[in-house]
Amino acid sequence: MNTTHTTLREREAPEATTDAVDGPAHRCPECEGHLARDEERGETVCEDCGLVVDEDQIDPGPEWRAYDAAEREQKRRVGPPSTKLMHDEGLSTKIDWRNTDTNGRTLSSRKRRQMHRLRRLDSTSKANPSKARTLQPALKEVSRMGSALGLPDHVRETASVIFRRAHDEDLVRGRSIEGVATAALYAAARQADIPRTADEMERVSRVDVKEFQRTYRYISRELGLEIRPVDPDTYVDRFISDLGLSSEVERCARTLLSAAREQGLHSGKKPTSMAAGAIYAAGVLTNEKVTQEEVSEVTDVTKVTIRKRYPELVEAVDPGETPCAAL
DNA sequence: CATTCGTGAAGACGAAT
DNA sequence: ATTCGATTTCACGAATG
Repeated sequence: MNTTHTTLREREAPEATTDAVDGPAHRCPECEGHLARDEERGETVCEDCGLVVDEDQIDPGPEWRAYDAAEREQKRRVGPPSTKLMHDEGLSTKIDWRNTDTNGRTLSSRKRRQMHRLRRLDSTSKANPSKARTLQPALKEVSRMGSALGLPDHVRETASVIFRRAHDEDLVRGRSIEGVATAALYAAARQADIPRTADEMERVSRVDVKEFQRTYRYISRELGLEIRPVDPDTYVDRFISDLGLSSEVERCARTLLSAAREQGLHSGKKPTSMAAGAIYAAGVLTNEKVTQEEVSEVTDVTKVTIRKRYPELVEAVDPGETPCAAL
C-alpha cells in the first residue's frame, strides 16, 4: 500500500555542507549576500539588500534527516498529508462491493444489509455529484492561482475552506466557480496579511477584476469574514524589491507611512496608492533615482495618483525634521 | 528628450438617505 | 434604489531640467 509513497518521501534533503555545494543559487544575484527563507510569505529574501529572489519554491523534500534505516523508519510518516485542497481532504475510504469478509466467507444477511447501508453513505459523501463537481475544479483553481502568486499552502487551504463555506451556504449559485474561487483566495491572502492586489489576482485568474471584486464583497459579507483594510506597509517590501531600491529607501518609506497613519491620512485611500506615494517620496528624499513611471509600473497605481499622494506623505513628517534625507 | 506637474471629465466605491 | 462626496484614472498639455 505504501510503496509509492515511500519512494517519494524517502528522498533525502541535500547535504547541508553549505560551503562545499554553495552554488550561485544560494547567494543573492544582486549583492552576493546571504539569502533567508521567509516561510510566512513564501519568499526567499536577501538579508543584505532585501531583494526577493524567488517567490515560489519547489518542495526540496522531507524536512527531517535520517542517518540509518532504523532512524528513517522512526521518522517517516507514511501517506500524503491531509489537506483541504482536495475535495475529500485527501482522506478516502474504499468499501468492497463483495459480500464477503476478509477471509472470503459470505456475510450473514444482517451484515449484508449493514454493508449496503454503509456503501450508500460512503458514496454520497464522496461522490455527491453536484458538490464534488463544484468543489473539485474550484480547489484546483485555488491551487493553481495560489501557486502562481507564490502564496504559501496555508493560505490556499484557508481559501479552500472559505470556498467550502460559500458553497455550503449556496452562495455559488448564479456565480461562476472561477469567480468565487478567485474571491476566496483573495480573501484568504488578506486574512493572512499576505495580500495580493486586485490586478495581481486578475493576471492569474480567468475572471476580470470587476467580477471577482463583486463576488468577494458578497461572500465576505454573507460569511461574515473579518478582514481589516490592508496596511500599505505590507506592500512596501515587495514593491521596493521589485524596483531594486535600497533598504535606505524602504526605511524612509515606512517612516513616511507611519507618520501618515498617525494623522489618519490612510483612511479612504487605496493602500497601494499610499505605498506608491511613500516609495516615490522616499526616493526623492534619499536622492535615489526612481521615476513616477517606474513606481507606477510595479505598483499598478497611475502617475497622477502618485503625484497626488506623495506631497501629503512628505508633509506628514515633522516640518523641518527630515528623518529620511540626512545624506 | 525625459520627467514632472496640473486639469477637467468620467468611472467606481462607501456611506447616507 | 438613488444620491452624494471622495478618490482614482484617463487624456491632454504645460513647465522644468
